[in-house]
Amino acid sequence: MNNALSVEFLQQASDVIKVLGHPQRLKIIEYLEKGEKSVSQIQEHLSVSQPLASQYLRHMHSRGIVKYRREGTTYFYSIASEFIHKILDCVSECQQKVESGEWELAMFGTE
Amino acid sequence: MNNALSVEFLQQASDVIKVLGHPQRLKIIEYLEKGEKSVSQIQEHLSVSQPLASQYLRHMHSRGIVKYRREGTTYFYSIASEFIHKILDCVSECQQKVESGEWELAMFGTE
DNA sequence: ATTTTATATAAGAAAATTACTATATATTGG
DNA sequence: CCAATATATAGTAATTTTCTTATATAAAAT
Repeated sequence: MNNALSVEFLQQASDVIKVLGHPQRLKIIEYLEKGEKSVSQIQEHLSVSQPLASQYLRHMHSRGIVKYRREGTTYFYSIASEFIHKILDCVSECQQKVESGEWELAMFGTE
Repeated sequence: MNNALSVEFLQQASDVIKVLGHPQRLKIIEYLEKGEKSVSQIQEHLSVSQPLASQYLRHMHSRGIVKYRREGTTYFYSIASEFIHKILDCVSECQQKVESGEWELAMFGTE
């Protein structure tokens, strides 16, 4: 439980975590948890332009977070890494704790 | 397990996750898991300047991630949020999976 | 072949983050 | 009161991220 993180893993982990530290990208990941989705589906789900959706996906793909399968002109994206599933589960659990009142998210003081 | 994240929580979660998507800040959190630490301890642990360490901490404090206790001129910081403990546990578990060879972190393709 | 559809890529402007230098504050010891 | 210590804060330059607009590619349909 309390294994120290190696410097290398810590660097790599923060690189991946960083990708999720963005509401739209986190929303994509959450959406993809339901199964693979095409770019246009993702685009609609987020209400963003096509190039921006595509850019998010390329960004995440370059980091091994998502993968795709091509069918004609359609690209179906899905989650590529167990790591991501795990973190999303964790975030989801946290939301439940907060919703149930077990935890509070006192994380929004004034800067 | 598959409760949809609310838009609000998703925004808040990504704000917090973002803070951890930074090697030095993640390293601070990991360090604080061992117990409260003074600014100078943290500063030494990271090998950064005093103002930078202080800035990291202020940054995390403003987001409810860490809290402090003061004793004379010394400030002892510690983790303030269960959310953070949980995510760090998750990251730590992931490292173990990777180290044991159960998972690979295929998360570093060339951009 | 031409048009349409679905998506990728490129280039740049705007915004945000990061880290540095300098300075301020507040407590303790003499 | 004065100096030393521990930390905070301000201001700013450099870098990175984000988003937009314009264009390219590739398969499918006509």
